[in-house]
Amino acid sequence: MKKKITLKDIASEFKVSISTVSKAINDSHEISDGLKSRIRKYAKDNHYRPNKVALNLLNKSTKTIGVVIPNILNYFFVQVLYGIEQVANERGFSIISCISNQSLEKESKTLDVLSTGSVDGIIISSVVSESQIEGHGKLLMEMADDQIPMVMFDRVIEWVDCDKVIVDDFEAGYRATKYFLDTGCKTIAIVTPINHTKIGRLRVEGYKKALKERKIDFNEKLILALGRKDDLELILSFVLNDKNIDGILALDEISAVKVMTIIKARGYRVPKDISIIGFTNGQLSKYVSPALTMVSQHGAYIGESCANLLLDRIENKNEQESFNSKVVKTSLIVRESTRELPMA
Amino acid sequence: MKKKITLKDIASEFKVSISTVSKAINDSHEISDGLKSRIRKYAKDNHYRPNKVALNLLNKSTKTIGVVIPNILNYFFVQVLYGIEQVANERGFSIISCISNQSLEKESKTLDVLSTGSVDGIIISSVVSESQIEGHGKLLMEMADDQIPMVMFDRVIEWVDCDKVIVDDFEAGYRATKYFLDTGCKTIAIVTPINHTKIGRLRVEGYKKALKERKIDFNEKLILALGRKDDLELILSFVLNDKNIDGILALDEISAVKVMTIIKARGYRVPKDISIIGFTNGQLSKYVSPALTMVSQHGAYIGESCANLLLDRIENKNEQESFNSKVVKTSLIVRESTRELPMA
DNA sequence: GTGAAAGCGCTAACAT
DNA sequence: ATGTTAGCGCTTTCAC
Repeated sequence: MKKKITLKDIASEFKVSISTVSKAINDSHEISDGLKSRIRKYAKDNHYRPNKVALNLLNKSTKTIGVVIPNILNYFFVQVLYGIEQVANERGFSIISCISNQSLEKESKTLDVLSTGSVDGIIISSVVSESQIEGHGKLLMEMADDQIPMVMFDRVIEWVDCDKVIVDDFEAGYRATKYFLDTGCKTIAIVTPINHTKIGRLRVEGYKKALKERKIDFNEKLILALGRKDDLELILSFVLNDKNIDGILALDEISAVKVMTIIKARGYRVPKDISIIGFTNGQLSKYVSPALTMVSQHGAYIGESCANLLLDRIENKNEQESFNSKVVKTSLIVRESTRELPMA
Repeated sequence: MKKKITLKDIASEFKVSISTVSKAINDSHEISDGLKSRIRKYAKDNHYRPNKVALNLLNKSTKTIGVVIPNILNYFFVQVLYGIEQVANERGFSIISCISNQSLEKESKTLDVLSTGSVDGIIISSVVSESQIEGHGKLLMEMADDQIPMVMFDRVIEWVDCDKVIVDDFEAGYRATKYFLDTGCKTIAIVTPINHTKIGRLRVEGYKKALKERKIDFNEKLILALGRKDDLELILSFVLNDKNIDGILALDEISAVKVMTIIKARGYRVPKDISIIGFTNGQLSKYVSPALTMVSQHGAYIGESCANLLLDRIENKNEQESFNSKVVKTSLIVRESTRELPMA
């Protein structure tokens, strides 16, 4: 790679001082027009570009924010990323995005890199569960301690002091369940690949509340918690044989689609025999048939909120003490995988 | 935000010089054990982290690569990104990813930011078409000129000197078409939202070659080029009424799925009446029914190749003159939207 | 109009 | 064992 041209190089070319060149390039009035235009032409011809890193050091700011998301193959996170990108861009910031790939170790490494001056702030959905305070959660706390501008979204950790944008997962679970009940479903199973997360459990709590209101007993066996390698088909078949399921709530998009594929293959009709509602209103759910009724978490909006919150904090160096926690409501996008609501 | 603690702060705390602190923190043997451990404890307690920006300036390297992709909602690019992330991570690099969102202006801005020392190299799929040399393509050329390590993939620009990873789009178009022909289809339409790109046109060329081999006349009317706002349903309906279509090749995943939805709604059976093949083997095509036969471009592999090529060049500062161009073959993933191949 | 000097945070070669 | 110096590339006073 060709050595990058610097002010110094130009200075020695013209036998003037570095500061003169700097001023010329920045179009300062202090420099004579002749010299200035000659220097600027030379700089342009030789593709001079000011070294960003040096400027960053000088300004103690990089105009860059770091974004840490667990999984780029999940449409929800892609939408959030998209939302962040939009407003960051609008407000003159770049984003450096890191995929933690559900791995705690990778997330730690990433945070280590980021928390070190390369970004002005961080937006993160952490994979840390509340139990894993040691080692890692500690890093997050330290960062909050040091008041590095940070906003957590979706999978937040309560005891970390920072701005937060969260989804009303409890209500989402409650409303989806109520919808099942209102359309005549009685035995509703939940398929959850995220039962280890707080948000996953909140949705289940919402589900419980809806059941309770209708005086339906909660049955632990209807909660199908999937591990990384668990075979959904197997687990589902078992419950299907055992119980008289007529509704399934899947806590992410891909599970919803898979559930439908499986139950259709086993001869059930959707929604006549079994209704399905999924989480995350992505492309998949729209195009399968029947099209899936989904809970939308408004990913892009969440991304935008995160970015605005973060940039406000970065730009208002006058630290406002208090941290904001924004709760975003979900919407139920009703399509064909659920039955009609009876007329009121 | 709390002021970040620096070596200087620690030095004045202990009333020693900055370099002593630096050495202590880097565990140099030159420093006495007592002082060293006291300094290190203090540093740790106060969350000292070396300033990355200063180090970058010193080392003239950021261990970061920039990735510019046109569209994060396209599964192919997501897969490429994923592939890049994997090897970058493995080889100790971070990635800063920028979504140009199909906008030339945004791409320019992004490149401007990146080409300025904030990254050690760039991986890009450019939205520039060959015609737009002025203004923007120029930036790309300048960068190549300056020998900034760079690799272009998928949508490459021929006259930019850099490493490249491309898909064999011509052959992909040829083979997909041949597959239609071999399974008895005679009148094959193409739905292309990317007819303005080179890769889009290459696929059509491959299609033409396959037709020619079977002595079938090429009919311009069967190429359905979609603009940003064109209504696929309308355009498709028109051709469907006019011609006796029995095969449709869609040049991206979402179009393939939409095409299927439309023709099923109009009462055609897939693949009995009309066969469909799409490009980009993502999640969608697998779960629609019938499952779609797709051309896989092996996105993750392409990403990995790009990253390896780029990092090799970054690390081998001894500039090898020649640039590599790697061509990746596609695979046809046969599913249910095409008829059976007759026995040989 | 032009230049010298300081400093952003850090390391490393070179004193002491 | 500890300190001094120089320098990465740049901007910004302040002198001349």
